[in-house]
Amino acid sequence: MATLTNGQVDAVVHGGAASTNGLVNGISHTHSPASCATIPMKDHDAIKLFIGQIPRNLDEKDLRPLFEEFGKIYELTVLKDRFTGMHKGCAFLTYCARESALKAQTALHEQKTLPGMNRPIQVKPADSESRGEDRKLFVGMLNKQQCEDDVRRLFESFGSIEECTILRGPDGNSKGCAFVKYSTHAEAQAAISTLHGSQTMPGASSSLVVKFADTDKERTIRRMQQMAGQMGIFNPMALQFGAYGAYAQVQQQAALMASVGQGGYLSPMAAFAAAQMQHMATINGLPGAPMTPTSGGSTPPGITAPTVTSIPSPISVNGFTGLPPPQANGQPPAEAMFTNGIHPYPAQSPTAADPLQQAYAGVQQYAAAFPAAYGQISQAFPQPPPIIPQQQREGPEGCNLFIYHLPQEFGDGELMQMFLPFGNVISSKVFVDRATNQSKCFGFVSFDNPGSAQAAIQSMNGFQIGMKRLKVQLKRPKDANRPY
DNA sequence: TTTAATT
Repeated sequence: MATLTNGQVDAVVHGGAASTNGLVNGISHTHSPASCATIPMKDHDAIKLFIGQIPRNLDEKDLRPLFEEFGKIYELTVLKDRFTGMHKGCAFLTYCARESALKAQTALHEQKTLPGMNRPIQVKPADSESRGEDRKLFVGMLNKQQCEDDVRRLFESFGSIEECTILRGPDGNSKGCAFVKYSTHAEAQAAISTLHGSQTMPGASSSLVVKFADTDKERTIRRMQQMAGQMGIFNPMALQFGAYGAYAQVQQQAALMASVGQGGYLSPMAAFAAAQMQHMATINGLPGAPMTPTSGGSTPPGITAPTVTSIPSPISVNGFTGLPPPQANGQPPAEAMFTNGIHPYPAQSPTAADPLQQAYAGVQQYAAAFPAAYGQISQAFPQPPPIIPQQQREGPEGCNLFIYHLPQEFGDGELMQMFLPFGNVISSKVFVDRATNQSKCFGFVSFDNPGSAQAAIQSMNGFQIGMKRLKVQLKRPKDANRPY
């Protein structure tokens, strides 16, 4: 790099080598051939801009012309997923001149929409420039009719508002909440003190919420919880198949979600799934071992490599065990989608793995719901019970369960899977709204003996799936609520 | 009722 000549610079420019663009650009505007500077020039107070809402098919060389008209570009980098290389739909842009950044922001921010995007381009100082999170508020319990200006009016007396955004769904309807960013932390704090809980908007179910917005970390945990909700189905079920079954199922789920979800989710999800697998593998490797919520807290679950080696599995859980994965050891094709998320981490030093660690935060919360179920299940059913479809029928008194707060996507089959570990399920039924065909999120499960029913209540009542907890209790006898 | 995205 330090020895680039003008000729090489030209070649690179025309070749469009993205990774060197910034440097090349800085150099190419240095009009002193003899001392062709190796250090690109930019203002000492240059502003790094964040560019959002970029179509994913545009790379640096496509973007450059768009931004060059406001000044010389010092650096332009499209953000990519660090493992998949996937375009994240945003970029960082630094102009040589501070003034160029301001001009670009004024001219472009929210001013036009790039082809294929449904929101206008974002051009504003990157978070790293201002560290805005301690002055950004989340405002909840707004009336869905309130617009940005309404919210501004409500908040303007506490300080100068840099940004005010109503959160909207894809249809443009307000979600009843907003972000408000002040120029200082003190202003934000003042708004909280005065406004939080101060009034109830017409139509809102409780009083106005004004608090600091979630940090990145909190957002990650929130996502993990949502993911756990989506994937909730695999956990109890996976126990029947051992680690390999769980692994296979995680893969299915992950592949499914990746195929329908947004690209950016792939990596954390794979990490989450992998972390889940490690967790599962550890538990399966230690049947009956005490598993307390805190045991997963101080040490990342599943990094206890030796236990996993005992799992009889055709694919083993090679990429997941925490054992040093042999370099280039011919991973089975089925594992392909995980390799991105797993292999970059040196398994010997799990502490270095940030996305995994973040995933653990979610896993730990999720796992906290498991100890009872795991202990009981693994002891009660060392052998997987056969899955035999049964006709709808009710069991004897004391064998029938009522289950509430099921995930929306659970059907009869998933319900049965979830309770099979506790005994012989003779029927499972999720109630469905006959107008919409949507689950009503409750159902019934019948066992052939009261012991299984009690075991299921013990383990599954209060079982957390996503943000909800299952309610599992004995079904009320038919005549219980009919006194006559 | 926590954003689409911040190396």
